[in-house]
Amino acid sequence: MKYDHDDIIEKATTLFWQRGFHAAGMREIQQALDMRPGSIYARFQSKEGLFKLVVEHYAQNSAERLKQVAEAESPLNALYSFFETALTGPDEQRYMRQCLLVKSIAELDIIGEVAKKTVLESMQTLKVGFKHIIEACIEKGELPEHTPTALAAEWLQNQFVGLRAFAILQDDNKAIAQIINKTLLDLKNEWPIA
Amino acid sequence: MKYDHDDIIEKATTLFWQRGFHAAGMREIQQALDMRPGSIYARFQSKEGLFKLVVEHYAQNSAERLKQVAEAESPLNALYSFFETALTGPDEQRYMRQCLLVKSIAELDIIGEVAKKTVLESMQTLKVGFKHIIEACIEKGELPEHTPTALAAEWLQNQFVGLRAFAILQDDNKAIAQIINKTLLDLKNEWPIA
DNA sequence: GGTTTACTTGAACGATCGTTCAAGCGATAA
DNA sequence: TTATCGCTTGAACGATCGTTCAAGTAAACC
Repeated sequence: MKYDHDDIIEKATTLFWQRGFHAAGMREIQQALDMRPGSIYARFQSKEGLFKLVVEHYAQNSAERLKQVAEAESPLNALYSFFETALTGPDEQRYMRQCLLVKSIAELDIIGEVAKKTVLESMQTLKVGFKHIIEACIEKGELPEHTPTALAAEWLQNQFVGLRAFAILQDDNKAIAQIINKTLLDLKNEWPIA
Repeated sequence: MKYDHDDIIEKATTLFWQRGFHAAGMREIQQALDMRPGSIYARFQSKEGLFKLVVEHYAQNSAERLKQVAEAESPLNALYSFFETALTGPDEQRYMRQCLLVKSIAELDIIGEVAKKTVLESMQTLKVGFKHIIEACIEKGELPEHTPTALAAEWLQNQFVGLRAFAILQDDNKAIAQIINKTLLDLKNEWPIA
C-alpha cells in the first residue's frame, strides 16, 4: 500500500469540489493523486466509486461540524459562525463556498445511479443534522418552543443551499454577512400554519 | 433557411436545461434540433455560441415574467404564484424546477469565458427584476416603506436560488408551498441593520 | 520457500467529444 | 446567365474520455 487512503480521499475531494464530477477527468485525477490508472481502478473500481467515497467522507465531515454546532453553548451563535466560515473563505478557496453536495445535485443525472443515491442520502443526513441544531436552540431557549422543527430544519438547509450557491457569485463579504444575519432573524420569525 | 430560429433556440433550451452544458453532447444537440453539425456551426459558431443564445433567451423570458409580477395588482400574490409555478410543475417537467441559470452556475468554470459572462450578466439582470418587485410591493403598501430594497432584492433572489436547487429534491408539493409561504412571511419581517 | 493477496505500473483500447471542411443547394442580386 | 451568399449535408479529424490488462512488486499467510 504505497498511498495513504485518507490522503487520497482528501486530494480527490479537493479536485471534485473544484471541478465537479464530470469535468474532473481521469488524467486530472491521476495527476492530482499522483497515481496511475490501474492503481485507482484496483482500489475504487471506477471514477464513480471514488466519487462515492469522496461524497461520503465529505458528508460525514459536514455532519460532524453540524453536530458541533448543535452541542455548542449557544447553538445560534455557533450557527452564525458555521455559516460565515462556509461562505466567506479566502479567495483561493472560493470553490469551497459552493457545497460539494449542492454542486453535485446539479449533475445528479450524470453521475450514475450509485453516486446519485449517495448524494441524496447525504442530503438527508445533513437535514437531520440541521434538525438537531433547531432542537438544541429550542432546548437552550434561543428559539421559541412552538418552532416546527421538521419544517424549520428543511427551511434551514434550504437557506444553506441558497447561500452556498449564491456566495460563489458574491464578492462583498459584508453583503454575505447581512444575508446570514437576515437568516438568523427569520429563524426566530413566525412560521406558516400547516 | 430551412430551420426556424426560435424553434431551434427553444429545443436547445430544453436540452441544456435537462442535461446541462457539459452533458449535452453535440450529437445529442444535433438529434434534438434535427440538424447536421455543419448547419449548427455555420449559424452559432460553436456549442458555446448556441448556449450563449439559449441563456440570453432564457434570461429575457425570465425577466419578462418578473416584470409581470412587479406590474401585477398585488405583487406579493403574484410573487407567490410565480414561485409556485416555477417550483411545483408536473413530474415530467421536473427538470424545470432547477433554474437554468442556477444550474449553469455550477458549471461556471467549464462553460467557457463567453458563456460565463453571459450567465453572470443574466443573474444581474434578474436581480434588477427582483428589485423592481420589491419596489412595487412597497409602492402598493404590501411591504413597509423602510424595507432596504437592494438587500431585499439580493435576499429574494437568494431565496429563489435556494428553492430552485431544493425543489428538485422535494417530492412533497405541500412542503414546497410551506417554504414559499415562509419566504413571504420573512419578506415582511425585519432586516438586519447595516 | 511458496502461494496468495493487495496494490502498482503504463501502454493501449474503443468510444465519444467538439469541430472542420469540401461539396451542394436554393434564393437573391447584377 | 452568372455570381454571391447563407444555409445545409455528412464524412472525417484529432483529442480526450473512462477503462482494461498483462506484468511486476511487496507484504502477509501457510
